[in-house]
Amino acid sequence: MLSIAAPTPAVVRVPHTARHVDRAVPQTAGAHIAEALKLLQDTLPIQRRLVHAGDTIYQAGERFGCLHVVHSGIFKIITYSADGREQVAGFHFKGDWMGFDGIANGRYGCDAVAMDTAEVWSFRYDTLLQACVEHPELLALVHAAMSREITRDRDSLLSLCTLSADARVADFLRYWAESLAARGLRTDQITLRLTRAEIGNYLGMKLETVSRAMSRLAREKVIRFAERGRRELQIPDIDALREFVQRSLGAPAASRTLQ
Amino acid sequence: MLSIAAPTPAVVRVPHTARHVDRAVPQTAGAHIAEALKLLQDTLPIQRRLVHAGDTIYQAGERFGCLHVVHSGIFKIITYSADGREQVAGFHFKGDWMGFDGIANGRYGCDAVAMDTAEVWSFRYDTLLQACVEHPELLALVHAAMSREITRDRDSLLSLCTLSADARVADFLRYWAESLAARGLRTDQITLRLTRAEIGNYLGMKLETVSRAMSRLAREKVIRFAERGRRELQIPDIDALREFVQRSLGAPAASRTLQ
DNA sequence: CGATGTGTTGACCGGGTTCAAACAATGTGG
DNA sequence: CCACATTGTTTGAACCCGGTCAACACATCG
Repeated sequence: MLSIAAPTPAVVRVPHTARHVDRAVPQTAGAHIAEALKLLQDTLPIQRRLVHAGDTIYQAGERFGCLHVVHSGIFKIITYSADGREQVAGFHFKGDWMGFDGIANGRYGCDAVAMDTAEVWSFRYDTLLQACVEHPELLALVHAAMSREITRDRDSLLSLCTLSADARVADFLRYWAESLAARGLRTDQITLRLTRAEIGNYLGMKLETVSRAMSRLAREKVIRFAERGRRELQIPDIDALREFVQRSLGAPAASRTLQ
Repeated sequence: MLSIAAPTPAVVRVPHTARHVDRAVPQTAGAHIAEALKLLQDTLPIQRRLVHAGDTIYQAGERFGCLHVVHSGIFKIITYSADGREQVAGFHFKGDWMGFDGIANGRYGCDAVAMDTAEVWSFRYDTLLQACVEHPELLALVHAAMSREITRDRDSLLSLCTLSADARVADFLRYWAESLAARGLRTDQITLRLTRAEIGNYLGMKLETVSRAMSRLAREKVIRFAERGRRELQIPDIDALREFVQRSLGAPAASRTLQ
């Protein structure tokens, strides 16, 4: 993995359970992303950058000028309140854009931090805009990326506001696995490069609660811990996660719906 | 103004400690917005629409084709999970755009509902893109709006994950008042066109908790209920709300920070 | 080896939910 | 005009999920 030169593994990884074929990832998982990256490569002067776990692509308050696209690896986004509270606000996988928040007021509003060795493609925003004049597909790409980010943020909110702690963790793992699957990466054996504290921060709960939730998920065989360490885990069936969320919606502190 | 290189001054994000004089809204509150609306008017064929409280501008699942800009009134955005949970995901005031979430996959992902009599300007997305070729300022406008929406969503997340129920309500009222102030509307006497249940849904708590929180805020004289009804209230000093949030950060179930 | 960072688990506590009752505002029809 | 229903708000009391505090189990690394 992490072979930076060789882009898509060209893998045609068919989803695990044949059941959910329709909702599943297309056979050509990651094809769109590969295309998008190619388009960028062909129309823009790109600055490629290799980074390691913990490296920062940009920081909150820094002058905005560039947008960034993940070529490999995973990044986390961290925002801060005026009084210094910090918040893991999201994750960006291959093909995702970073830095949109800087457009409005000329400064980035958050940190973007690599979670493992990764490659990021950067280019000036104004250069991008110029290129968009000649390549409308490029503009479509940008808008789709922003649109998806908005939608994703709302899904986050929904999960946060309507799910119990256990369900939230399950839903997070589902999201994570699906993000990987959509890019043609394996999901049956994943390594979270996050501490429990970070997961908890993102999900609005304490690390102990995350730990307990994951233990419970493992007990119910919705996930399984790999041999070595509790950081890497297996997700035999993504639908099992979905069902767990659904199940925990019925019984408990349930419906925070209107009426 | 609105040039790509020199973005908006942005009212927000000034050091916390500063007394609210300098963070206050410019005398020309709403000037940017007025300019933006004018630009739209001058460069696009716009369909103006008058709507009443409860009217829907677009619905989740509906085919995407138009973007919308609030000209007057306030709109709420409601998203749904696959299993039908509904979630108030945000509010849009004068000058705010709506419908970005539809760009990525060709269908709106949420409902946009008027909260009172309002006017909304709508236009086709493809028409907008064409106009952007000749009027780059227009494109800058669009991007700034999307950028702000992303930033705002993250602020929401931050508030949700790190604040107690009381502080969350206070922070919500601060946000609401500032949104009005930034558009030159009065903030000392505002009418929430939301039920407690809706506020609670947005903030991830039950209506009873919202009610109790507001009672407490009134008891501490951070807000005051107007004579008639508990729906309209006065906010004598926005900074008092900020201070309340700060205060409740110290004592209680406080820091959900990392480490 | 100890040191440090991370994860797990238990016991206790408290903030927020749940359930319930009463009240306020508004509207409807006789 | 009042009786009455409806919808929204407030407040109390009991309960419980998730936070807090603490002890321990493992890693990895010097």
